[in-house]
Amino acid sequence: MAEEDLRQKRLNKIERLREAGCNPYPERFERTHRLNEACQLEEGTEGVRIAGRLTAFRPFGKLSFGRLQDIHGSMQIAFQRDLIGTETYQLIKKTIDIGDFIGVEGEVFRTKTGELTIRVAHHEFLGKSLRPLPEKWHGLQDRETIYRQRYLDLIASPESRERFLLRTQVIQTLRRYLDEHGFQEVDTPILCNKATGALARPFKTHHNALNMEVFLRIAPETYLKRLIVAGYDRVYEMARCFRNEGMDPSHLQDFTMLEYYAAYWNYEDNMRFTEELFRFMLETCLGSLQIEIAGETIDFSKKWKRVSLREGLLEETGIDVDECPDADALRERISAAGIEIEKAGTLGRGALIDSLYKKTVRKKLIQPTFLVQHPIDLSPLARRSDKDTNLTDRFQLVVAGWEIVNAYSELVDPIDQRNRLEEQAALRAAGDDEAMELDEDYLLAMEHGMPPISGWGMGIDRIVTLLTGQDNLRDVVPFPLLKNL
RNA sequence: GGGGGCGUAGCUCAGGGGUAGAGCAACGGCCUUUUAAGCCGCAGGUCGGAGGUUCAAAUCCUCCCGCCCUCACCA
Repeated sequence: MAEEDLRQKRLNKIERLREAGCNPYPERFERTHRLNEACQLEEGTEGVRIAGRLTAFRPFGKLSFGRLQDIHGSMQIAFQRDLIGTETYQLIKKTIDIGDFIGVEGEVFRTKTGELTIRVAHHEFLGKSLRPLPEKWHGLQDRETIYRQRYLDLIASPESRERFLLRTQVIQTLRRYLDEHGFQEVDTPILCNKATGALARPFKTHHNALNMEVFLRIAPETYLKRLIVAGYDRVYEMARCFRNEGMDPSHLQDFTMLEYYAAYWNYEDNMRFTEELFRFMLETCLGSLQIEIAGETIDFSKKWKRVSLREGLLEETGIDVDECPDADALRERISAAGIEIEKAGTLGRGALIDSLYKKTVRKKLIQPTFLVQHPIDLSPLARRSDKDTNLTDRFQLVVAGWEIVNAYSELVDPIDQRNRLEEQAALRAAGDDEAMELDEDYLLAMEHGMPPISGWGMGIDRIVTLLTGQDNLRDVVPFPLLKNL
């Protein structure tokens, strides 16, 4: 009721403004500067017109200070009774509220405390608010409100503004780097017939006009590779993807993945490119190759470690997967080592290796590490290694125990691909609903011929989470999905 | 889905069986240099919801809703 009371008082102010001939919701306002530009101006500059949300108001009898703010910056404004007249001054004091959008025109001056300020000659209400803002120095603390009403968090928290601006900058920087290295940005379908390109459960929906079941993509991979068939030699997509799996601090169902594909590269070329790309991104966005995460300095400047899945497991668990030629042998070794893996009995050898890795090795990989050479049955779209046909030429970049990048030399042999997808289809038929579907349309494209390719995918939300020192993806996604109230 | 924590004024938080509290914001005043402005005054609550125990419940119990953490599931 108190809030409703407050709202009513503000509605009354709107009426009062209308009676005084002021439109509380005008059509436009001509600015001469943005706030972050205006606060760089010379003292004495006249006719400066700025606009923003009023986030503070400190009235005195004949002089009032306010602050206009937007995502990029803020600037102080001052209303002087003797300049704008008693009537106007009183109307402002009676009708203005913290939270209102205001436009002002005036001269830049310096206050006694030395702050550049606009001395308001004219002002306009640009958007009256009806609701109060969060409290001014603790800001918004309630996680639920932060997520449900992110706009309040962004208004109240400079850290949050910085974090989301950095997200944008990271994405821009990645685009720029790829653009400058001959990649074409493309868009491929989000709604599609088959959910492929990764091992994950998709979201299903229904297409009314075509009366068919469609899926939200889990990865853009097979479409991007079709474009390589078409003659593109380097493509990328900033791809929103959807996976109908569990939700936790490092998994969201709706997330952003950057994928690129480069013809004529292998995964070694791709690792080199990845290091250069990261160096550029970190220097551009952070000005440093070292970042602090949970009290640890992560150093991207040194040569990144390379660890094969086999080496990592051997070191951490003492288990040599090469000595376990099949799932049964490996299962025995795992239980002999006293390690428990859920549903171990139902997993194949590759899946066991993967579970074992996630359970023991991954969280120990703090410094940037290329984890290489994954079992072939976990990588149905990756090229079989020439050196060991049970392995793929694949790498993941792991930082702070989080998988950030996944990449490989792509499988371009249509016959091998068909066999591998048939194996997946068999798993699927046996009840594994994350196994990949046989995708004839993709095989048809492959059979028209593909060059050597190396592809790459990075979780944008994850890298931004790390770079901003957060530990939950939701803190770098403006509006994470929550339950209905 | 299991386990744990949390939910009190618009916001930030106290209070943990005995009359519902503070600061900020709001509202009425004073104030020409504030920036967490200051001072005086005033108002604001179905204590997440529904049951129960009790002479008495924000407080104890049960269920439900929401959020967070964790485990499980999972690129």
